[in-house]
Amino acid sequence: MGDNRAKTLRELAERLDLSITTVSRALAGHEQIALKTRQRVSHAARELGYVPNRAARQLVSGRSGFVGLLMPIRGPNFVDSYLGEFITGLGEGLVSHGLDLFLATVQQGQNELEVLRHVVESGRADGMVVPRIAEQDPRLAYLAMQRFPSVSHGRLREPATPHNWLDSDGEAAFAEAFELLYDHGHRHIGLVTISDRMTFRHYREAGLEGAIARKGDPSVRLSVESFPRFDRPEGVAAINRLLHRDDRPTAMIGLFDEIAISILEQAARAGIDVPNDLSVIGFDNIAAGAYAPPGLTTFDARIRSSARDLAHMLVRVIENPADQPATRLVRPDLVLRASHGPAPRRPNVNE
Amino acid sequence: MGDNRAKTLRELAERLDLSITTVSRALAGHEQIALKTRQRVSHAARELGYVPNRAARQLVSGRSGFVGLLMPIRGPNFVDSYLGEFITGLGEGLVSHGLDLFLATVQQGQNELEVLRHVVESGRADGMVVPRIAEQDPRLAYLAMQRFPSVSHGRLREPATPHNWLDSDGEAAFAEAFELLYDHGHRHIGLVTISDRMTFRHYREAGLEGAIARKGDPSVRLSVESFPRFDRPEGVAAINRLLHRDDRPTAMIGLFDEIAISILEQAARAGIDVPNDLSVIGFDNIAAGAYAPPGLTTFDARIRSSARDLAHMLVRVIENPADQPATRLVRPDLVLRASHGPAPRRPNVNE
DNA sequence: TGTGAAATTGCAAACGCTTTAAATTGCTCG
DNA sequence: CGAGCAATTTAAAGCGTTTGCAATTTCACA
Repeated sequence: MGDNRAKTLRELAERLDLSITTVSRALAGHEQIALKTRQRVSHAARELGYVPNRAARQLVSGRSGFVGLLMPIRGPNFVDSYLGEFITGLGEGLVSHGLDLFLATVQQGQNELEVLRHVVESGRADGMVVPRIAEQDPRLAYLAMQRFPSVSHGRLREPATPHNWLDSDGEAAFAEAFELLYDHGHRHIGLVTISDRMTFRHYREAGLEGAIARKGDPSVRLSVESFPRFDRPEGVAAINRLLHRDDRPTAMIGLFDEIAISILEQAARAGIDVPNDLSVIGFDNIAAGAYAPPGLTTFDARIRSSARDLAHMLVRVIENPADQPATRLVRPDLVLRASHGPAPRRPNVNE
Repeated sequence: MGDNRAKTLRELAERLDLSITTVSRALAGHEQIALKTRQRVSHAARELGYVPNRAARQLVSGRSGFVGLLMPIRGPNFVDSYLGEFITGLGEGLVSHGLDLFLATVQQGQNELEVLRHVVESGRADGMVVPRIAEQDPRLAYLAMQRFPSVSHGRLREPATPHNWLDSDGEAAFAEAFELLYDHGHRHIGLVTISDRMTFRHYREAGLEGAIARKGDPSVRLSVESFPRFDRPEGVAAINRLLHRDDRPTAMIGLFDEIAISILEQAARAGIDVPNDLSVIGFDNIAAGAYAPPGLTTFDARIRSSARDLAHMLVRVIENPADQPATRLVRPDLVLRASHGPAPRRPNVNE
């Protein structure tokens, strides 16, 4: 490694006996610079290890080369189970466009919207990825108002302004889950869901309810319990309320895998055999689901490839801000494992 | 939200009828600006929603406000199982210092060192987190040469220059694993390890071998199989070579949980009962280990809190570049689950 | 009311790059 | 051989901050 590296454009220009302007243009590949010069410059740049300063470039171009991901920090025991996959997919999708991903970490108690505002207005990002969409999400309202490039993972139900989103089709998946259970003879379904106003919850619930309505079989019943999303004890309590009813459902659906796995655990504790006494279905296909006995039947939300697509969508928005908003619904794959089966012959009766 | 926001220092200064200099200093809290002025300025800044431009600030201060994490993209099916926790911990540790984390994604086939060089020399980061340390790691050599603030997750064995690192004490953990197994009567231990020259592998192997040597019991045997780290079929083959020996070990240790879980799976396929016929111990404590039957006994590497510490270390290095290199060895916690037990009475003999 | 020192504020340069507008060079052709 | 034009290169401004140094204001005190 030669140690007389060229740190700045000026140094590089001096050694080449050219002006800064010419060198800048040559490196950018402008046609107006003679081909011979362009080659000479880029050769020297490589030779002298020249790397352009990002801050300077950003200051004039207005582009940072970063895409931000809003990431609230949860309590000590909560890590989004698919964060690793999501980030990997985003990174994968961005790297080919020369963009880097950064995490706009939101501390507990800190205002997420305020963090977003700072990121956007300080120019730290050219675009934002907004996960976990809530009804009336103020982050999306802000981004729309600012006309700032963004794509959300998840969608609004009734957006005031159309926005760019990619979402998994929870509606279709939960309808499919019902069909699967119905075909196995289940007529009493339990759903364990959250009480937070996240839109993905709505779609999944609507998918289930819609499928039931469409079936038109009056013998079908749906029992629902819910709990605040990050309150684990309350979640376990909600599960057990369903599990210990006199008319326990023959099948239970967890809004997502963490819930479904908890159902498996609580059922095991209560001596309820899955799948013989109870069928369980989840959503997400997190790694643990494959191992949680007897193996969770669930839907694969394809986080990594969705995140990759999401990155590509965002790049398009950044490059063509005036385009129509793009949307993409990803159909999750049913992953058949061993936690579902035929409904028990007679309705369960505790005691 | 007033819509006549002050986007730049100049706009803010004009409305306050002060010079840019004074406003800048007031916001930075310089004593030399009258307290009354400072209050007036910061009040107006809040009122007008002024957010300083990061690029401009960076250009003059030389600091980006970012910390980078080198992240190679693996093949489509490999996601570091603890990436989510690691990133969460880093974010958590950095946010209180006003730093953001960004991911320097390295595409497959791309040269990691080259990416690092670009990140460092383009000024995109004030410090780097370097995970997965290999023997003679060229990334650390480069960072040392550049005197660029960095902390590695993992350590070199014989560093040419001392470096800042945080590592889990694999040596102690694997010694403890041996003690546990020895106390349960195991005398023939199988180790499934990788063939790559990562230093964590060395420490864990040395911990195991050292404990065996220290025990001084000639009846103890160690059988080792290894495979290239990301070659899953080869990993399964390595496991099965040990599992199907005539003199199968009574206990097997996986270099990390993914391996240990594969051992559980392969043992189950071969009808070998864990823990009655075979004890299995892993390292890392990934989520799936708790569910993989019968529940993996392993060591908790405390990824999240380690990552938080690592962030704090890096912040110190950034702020006091001249300080002595800091190092921190984290003792992993033994997590006792159900995959270990007393050695079977007589040595196993297949067929 | 004038003086000097302390307190407060401002000017201007610099950070490293991109870009507009203008200058220079090289060529073609009458 | 020089006008005219295209090809190539350059000077200079500007992006939004921070900061060394200088200028201005304030105020106690004579």
